[in-house]
Parts: sequence; structure tokens; C-alpha cells
Amino acid sequence: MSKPGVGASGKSRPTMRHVAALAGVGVKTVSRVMNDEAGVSEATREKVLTASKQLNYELDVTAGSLRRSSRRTQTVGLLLPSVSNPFSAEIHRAMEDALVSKGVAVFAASLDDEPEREESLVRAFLGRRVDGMVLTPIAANQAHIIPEHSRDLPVVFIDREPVGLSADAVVTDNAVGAAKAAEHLFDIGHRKIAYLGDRTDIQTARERRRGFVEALGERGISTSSIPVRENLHDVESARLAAIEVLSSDDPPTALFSSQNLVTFGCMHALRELGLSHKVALVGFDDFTLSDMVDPGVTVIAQHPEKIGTLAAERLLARIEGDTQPARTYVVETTMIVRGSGEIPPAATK
Amino acid sequence: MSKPGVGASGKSRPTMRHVAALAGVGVKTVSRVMNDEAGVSEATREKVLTASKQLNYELDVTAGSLRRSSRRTQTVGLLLPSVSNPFSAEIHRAMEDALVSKGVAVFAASLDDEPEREESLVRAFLGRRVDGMVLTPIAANQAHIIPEHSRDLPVVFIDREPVGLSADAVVTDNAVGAAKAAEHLFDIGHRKIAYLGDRTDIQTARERRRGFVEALGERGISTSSIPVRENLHDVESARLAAIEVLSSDDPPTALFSSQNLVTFGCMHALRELGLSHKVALVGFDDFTLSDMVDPGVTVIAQHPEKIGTLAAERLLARIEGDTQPARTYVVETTMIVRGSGEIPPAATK
DNA sequence: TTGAAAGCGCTAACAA
DNA sequence: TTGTTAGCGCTTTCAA
Repeated sequence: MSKPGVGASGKSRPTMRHVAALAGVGVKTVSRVMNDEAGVSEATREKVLTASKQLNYELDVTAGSLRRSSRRTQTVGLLLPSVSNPFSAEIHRAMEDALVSKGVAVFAASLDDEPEREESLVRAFLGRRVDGMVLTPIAANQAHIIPEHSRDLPVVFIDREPVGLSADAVVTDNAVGAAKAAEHLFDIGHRKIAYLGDRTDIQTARERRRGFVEALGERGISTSSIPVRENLHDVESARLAAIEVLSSDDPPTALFSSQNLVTFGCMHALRELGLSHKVALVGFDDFTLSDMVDPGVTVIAQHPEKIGTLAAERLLARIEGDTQPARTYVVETTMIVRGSGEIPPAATK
Repeated sequence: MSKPGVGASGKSRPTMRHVAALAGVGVKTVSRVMNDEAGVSEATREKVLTASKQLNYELDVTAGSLRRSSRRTQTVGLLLPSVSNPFSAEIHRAMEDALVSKGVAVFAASLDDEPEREESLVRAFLGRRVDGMVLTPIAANQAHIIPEHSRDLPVVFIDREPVGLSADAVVTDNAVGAAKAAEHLFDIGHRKIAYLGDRTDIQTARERRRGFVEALGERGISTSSIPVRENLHDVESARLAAIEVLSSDDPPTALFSSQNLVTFGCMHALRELGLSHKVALVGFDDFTLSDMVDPGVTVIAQHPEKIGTLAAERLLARIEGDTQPARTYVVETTMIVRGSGEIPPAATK
């Protein structure tokens, strides 16, 4: 009589026992119905479903996982630079689409460029017994995940490959993407192209510079003649660097920027100097309104939705028991021509 | 001997029993140490911590919640229009900051304007026994949450107030924000200002129109003389509507757009018609690069980070047992002047 | 300060 | 087809 209330107005949540009692069956039968297992007569099924609805019963997935032999929680963790970063958010969305349809819930968290957070957030996921994780590596190395990974916890890395650990990764083809930009500007006629890049401790930034410099090298432009400004991590530092390089004695006729914030800084600098239509600009990574500024900004677009979809697929496959050797999946970039990258060098004369 | 391996290289995850055995103590002592409970000697604490580290033990938060009297899982659910929508993503980030620091993990999911998803995603959260939820209501009403809410599951609504249920909500002051835009354009001298709005079944869109129309009404402008175009939900439909209204016999000298995508459509239309510097534009909601287009776009900025922070605070308070009556918290908007909204009506003559 | 036993909601194993 | 019992990893209760 003092048992948790029968009826949806009770204060405490009903369990299988309540449903079983109301339906007049055993708990295992309720379990079978709630998990869509075979071997339950249609009549019994109906009874259970009716009772479950009446009590507003919801199966406790985590309690079940405790006893289930697979130990699955139908939950995964996702670690991003920041959930509010547009590139990350697109990846997140694509992963969600692939996972939610399989009944998998997603924990998301932001790293904020703080290596210490990587380990503590991973531990927070582990404490909730996620079935797997997708991580953007940020710490110097990912060795801290080795114990978990060797316990068969599937981990897929995105955007960058892990260091100190062999695991699946899904990355953008940064070097080739940057090379596309270099080739494009070269073909337009540019011979002096400045490279404005992000922090050199970021692997993707180094790859972009390498691809860019090598592509120009293959076309006979000596590395030493390329104006390179790096460690630009926000709009303001990029703006200042662009102004500086454009104000030099022998200024470049084109700019290549290695990421969005740097591109924005370059756009500001070009506008301030009145060079928006005189100096070419190609940016790595697409952004909203790239077609609404004047001139439209030519970019090397990444494909976050492809990265997210692929990462989710790999993770699900690993969770299902796929044991093929760890592999890195490379997602190609696409150049989108909008005007800023097609300004010829002559215009500056 | 056939017990799960001692040492980090084992395949199965260690439990408290393993730690207890290795440390030579009882499981309850391990539990005390892992939960930072008092009443453990420093020497014992050390032993347990050492053993736990050696085994790479991680406390199972969800298993613990099963037996814990509070039943807390230290987990909350967040339901957004889309995790990749910039406004939503900012809210998400602010909530994460407030919650992760308290050891609370966040499930995030996207509704995608599909009312059916609201209920199924809520059920997915319930099945993981979240301690509370933050929802952006999208279905016609939120009555489906009543049973949970009356079971003391804290729920905080954001962006829109719930229908059919009394619960905390954190919303933008839409009417006042839209009124600010109307007043601003009126003060500049505009008397014919078009309203370009989102779907009329969205509460926030209706509030914005109401605030806008009423503010002009108070200034002697009859409602019937205001060109109103609604149910614009994407850039293209907004662009066409703007072109149509600007091409009429007695075109408006200013536009007010009720959300970002509509603002983008207006920008496209103005540019196509060569009116970017002749017809004023004020948009509701700020966006990236609003200062890089020409002219810069004057906006009524919302404050998603404030909404997220407040929602997280309210949710935590409710989880802690706060029982004060449900309340709606209103977050004010801020007008950001950038040029497009300061074009005088004379310019069109 | 410490630990043994019971039990949280569920599923595995097995019996009826 | 259905139900019973044990036990997943943990915390509560209570005794030592």
C-alpha cells in the first residue's frame, strides 16, 4: 500500500515491477516487451504495453546495461574544441544524425584549447560508461587513453590524428587543400603569396603550411621568398600581421589564410588598406556570408558533415565489434571560387 | 585466478571490488574514498588511491545512482532546434560551462522543427535518467512532459515559454527588442518600414511582429500601412519577399527582418537592387561578419550566453530542491549600430 | 574508522 | 510462452 503510486500522478518513477504487477505478469515478460524480444504472445504484449503507458513507464537504459552481457549504454561521448565553434558544431550535428537514429545518445563537451581538460572530460565520459568516444585531440599526446583503448573502448579521433596511440582517425586533407589554394593563386599569375597561419603547435596548421609551401616550391618559388606569418590565433593578431606584411617594401600580391579567424583578420586589413579588390585572398575553411562580402571570398572548403558522418560510422562499427587495424580516413577539400581569389597581380600596379 | 585482470592491461574494466582487494580494504571504504566522504584515515585513503590508480579505476556514476538515495546521475539533457545553429550553440556552450564545473555531463540533441522528435528525444533522455532537462519547445504544447514534471523532474524551457505546463522559462524580450528597431528607424526619419518575418506559428516571431507594429502604432503609424511579409523561413524566400516589397509602387524606405536567415535574404535583395546604401535595414539577432559587409548591419542582438547561463543556474537550483513557483526570466536585447540602420529615408529620393 | 549484507532496476540463465 | 532467481557495481544501513 505504501509502494510507489499506481497511476501517473505518483511522485516516484515506476519500475518494471510496477508494470508487471499492473499487467499481471512477471518482470521478465515486461523486460521482453520493452526490449522488443521475441517469444511474447500478442495478448500479453498488449497487456504490458497498456500498463506501461498507464504508468508512464520508461525503461532505465543504464540500469539495464549493468546486467546486460554487452554492457552497452547506448551512449557515446564527443569531445570538441568547442560546441559553439561552427566547424565543430557541424561535425556534432552530422554525428548526432547518424547516432540518434540508432538509439544512441550523445554527450558533448568542449576542450577550449586546454590540454588538461582533455583528460578530465574523457574521465567524465568513462564514469558514465559510454560505449565509445569521438575526440578532437588537443593534448600533446593521447597516451592517457591507452588503458581504455586496450580495454576495447572504441575511440575515433577527428580533425587530427592521435599521438602515442594507434586508433581510427578522420581528418581533412589539409596539405592538399592548402596546395590547391597555392596552385590556384599561382595559375592566376601570382608569384609572391603570403601565408598567414595559425599556431605552429597545431598539427593541422603545420600541414597546411607544408602543403602550401611545397606546392609553390614545385612551381619554382623558393621557400625563403614566401612571406610567412604564423601563430595567429584570432582576428586581431591576423589583422595586424596582414597589415604588416602588406606594408612591407616588396608586398605580396595575394594572401592565403589558414583558418577562418585569420581570414577575417585579412579581410579587415585589406579593407582598411583599400586593397580588397587589388590583393587576392584565399581562405582555408568556408564560412557563412562568404558570398555576401565584397568581393566574395574564395575558400578551400572543408566538409565537417562528412567528417562527422564518417566518424560516427566508424565508431558504430567498432562498437559492433569491427577489429580491422586502425586507419586514418582522409576527407578531401573543395575549392569554392567567389572572386577574392581571382584578382590578378596586375591590379596592384 | 580467472577474475578480471589485475593491472591496467586487462581487458575488462575494474570494479570497486578489484580496488578493494588490491588495497586490502572493504568495498565501502573504497566507495568512501572515491566519493570524498569523511571518516577514512589518511593512510587508508592513500592505499585506496594507489590501488585505484594502478588499476586505472573509474567510478561508475550511473551504477552508483541506482542505489544512491538522491538517485542523481549528474547528467542533464539539452534539446535545441539544432546543435549546429549558432544561436543554439552559444546557449549550449554557456550551459556547458555552468554545468561541467559542477561535475554534470550534458546530453545534447536537435529537434529540427519536427514536433514528433520533441517527445521521442525527451524519452531518450528520461531513459538515461537525467537529473533535469532544458528544452526549446517546438511541439504545439508540452503536456507530454507533465507526468515527468509532476514527478519532480526539473525542466527549464528556453527561447519560448511552454504551452500546457507551468515551468521555468528563460526567454529573450522579443517584443521590446523589435520595438527598439522600430523606434530607431522612426527616429532616423523612416515612416514606411517593412516587416519581414518568420513563420507565424512560432511564438517568438509573433512577439517580434507585435512589438514592432505596436511601437510604430504608438508613433501614429497605422498598422494597415505597414508592409508585412511573413512565413519566411529561409534565405531564398526572404530574398524574394524583399524584392517584391521593394519593387512595389510605394516601396518602404527601411526594412526590419525578424531573424538571421531573413536578414541574409534582405541583404541579398538590397544588393541585387542596388539599394544597399539607400534603404535602411535592421535585423533581429546578431551574426558573424555583420561588421564586414557593406554597409555593416545594425542589429538587435540577443544574448544567448546569458540565456544559457541563466537556464543552467535555474536547472541546478531546481535539482537542488528549489521549490519556488515557476517563473519566466526575460533577457533584454541590445541594439548594435553598424550603418545599415542609420541610412536616412531621403537617400532614396 | 571500517566492513558485511541488502537492495537499487534491470537482464542472463535457467526452470516450468 | 512465461516466470524465478541471481547478480551487474554501487550506496545504504547498521553493526563492529
